[in-house]
Amino acid sequence: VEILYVSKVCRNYNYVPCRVGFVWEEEKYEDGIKWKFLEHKGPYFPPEYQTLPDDVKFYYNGKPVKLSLPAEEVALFFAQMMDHEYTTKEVFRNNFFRDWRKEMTLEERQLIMDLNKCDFGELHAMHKQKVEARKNLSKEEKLVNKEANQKIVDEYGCCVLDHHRERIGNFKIEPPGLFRGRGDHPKQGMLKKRIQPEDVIINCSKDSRIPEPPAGHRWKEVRHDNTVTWLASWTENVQGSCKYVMLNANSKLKGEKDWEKYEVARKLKTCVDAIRAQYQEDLKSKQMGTRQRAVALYFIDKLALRAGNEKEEGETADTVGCCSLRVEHITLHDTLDGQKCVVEFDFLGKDCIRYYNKVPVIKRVFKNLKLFMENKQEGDDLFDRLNTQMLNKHLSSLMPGLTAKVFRTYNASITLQQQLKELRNMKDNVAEKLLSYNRANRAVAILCNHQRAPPKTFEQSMANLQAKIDSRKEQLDLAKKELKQAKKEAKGSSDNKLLMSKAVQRCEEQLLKMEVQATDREENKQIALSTSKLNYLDPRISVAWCKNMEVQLDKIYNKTLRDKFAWAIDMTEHDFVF
DNA sequence: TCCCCAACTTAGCACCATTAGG
DNA sequence: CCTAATGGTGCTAAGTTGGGGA
Repeated sequence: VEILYVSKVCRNYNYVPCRVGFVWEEEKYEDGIKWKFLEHKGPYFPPEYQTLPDDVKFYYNGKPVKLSLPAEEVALFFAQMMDHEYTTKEVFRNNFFRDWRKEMTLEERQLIMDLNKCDFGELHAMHKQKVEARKNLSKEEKLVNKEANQKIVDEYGCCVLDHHRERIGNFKIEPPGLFRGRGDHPKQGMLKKRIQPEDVIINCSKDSRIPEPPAGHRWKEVRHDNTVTWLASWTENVQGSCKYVMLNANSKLKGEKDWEKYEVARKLKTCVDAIRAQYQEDLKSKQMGTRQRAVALYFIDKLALRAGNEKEEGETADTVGCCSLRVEHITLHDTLDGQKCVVEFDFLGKDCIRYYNKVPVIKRVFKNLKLFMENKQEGDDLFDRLNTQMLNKHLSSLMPGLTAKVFRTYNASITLQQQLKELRNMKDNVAEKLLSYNRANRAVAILCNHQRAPPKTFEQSMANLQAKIDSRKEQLDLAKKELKQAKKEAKGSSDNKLLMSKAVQRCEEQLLKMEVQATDREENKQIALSTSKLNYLDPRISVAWCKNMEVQLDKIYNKTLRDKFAWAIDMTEHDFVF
């Protein structure tokens, strides 16, 4: 019997799916319970380290040294990264060398004292050769690999959660290697150790088949906690944080959570005016803390800044969000470029992505900022009477479920909806409609500061495209001339002329398509659209747009996104309003 | 009240498979 | 049909949030 997926999501919307077979009525669990039955095979472990072939040698101070297995494995991690800028950085090298020496035998440690005297050349060459060989595999060999991988996915990549077979998101244990933090990370280059089954906690239901640990091993623990969604977890040694094996985004559990997130954001829409009025009022408060909260909220709402938790100094790169802004991150301009009360932001945010923005603000915010900056110096918190807990506590009192990040979701989604409405033109062809969609998406990405490194081949590929446009233009001119000539001289059959005018038309269409593509690509040089599409934009806005504009959904959502947003695709009609 | 941690979402990058175009 | 470019996918780091304990 086919069991259909009818989630709480759908039922809340009185959605009735087309019935193929028996429809399972989901139970609604009491608060905090995530599942009643969970069965899986445990995580998949990376292969054990294989020692180097005899002809590949490591040299210290010009002399070949046969390293012990653990030391050799870590040496290879470094050798594999030698084309990367990381390995030239002082911090990276120092951290690596310190941790590498910990893996050495006493003898090795006494010999190998200086990283600069280490020659990983042969190890590096071997690695490059392996990469090359993998690239040059025949079609058949690649297919064999693909099938082997699929087998692993089938066995370890799926689980049964309640009545559904679900895909797992990350069922593979992270292989050992050198830690690659983002930006100026004080721990970059440290050894990320190999995870053993003895490090792994398994979570599943009591009445399921408990996963077998790999031969000769045992699990750290097997627990049956149905108030959490993870299937396995371990503690990572570099930062000491927990890592989890969790479900794929297309699972029912994740889908419902996602839907809930957007419903909270939609609820904010109904009370955002009142909340804005409230913080405008709070800007005048006698309490310094309240004023700071109001200014922070103004930034979070207007600029979609992140909450900004405090971070432990020296443990991570120096990045900030709203509440953790320091005085050096903003500059106040009474007037700038003809605008009054301009705040210039310049700081590193999540993933060390730079946030740079000059924003005119209302007078009262500007005056408060001046006040907050008085008698402070570089390194001092801008909001010294505020943190994220206080902010979120206040927000949840204004609306149940409201936190700082809801503003990002709300402002992203509402911006997309507004932009799509403004750019809407039914007369556009599909390419132009898609350009409009991307531009709306881009407005959101800019708001949320979702950046990317310009693709390495960007200039070249832009030039290539331009060359193609130019040659197509010439071709079009030629085709037009020929057609004109033929008409003038009344030569050639009418069939032929029809053919010629068709060719002109096709040429024009292709040219337009390429020009639109060039515009889109240029505008998108440093902007990442995917993050907002995946995490901030209520998919129902996009699904409804497609229906209204008569654009195929797969033009804007790939397979992964269509799977993730299956709930939205199912329930959304053309008249959906965020 | 503060602090810390568990649990979960959000993030950019590297690499790979697919596909458009020559 | 082959190659280069591109979009898709996997990976894992880096955030947010809420709750529990000192």
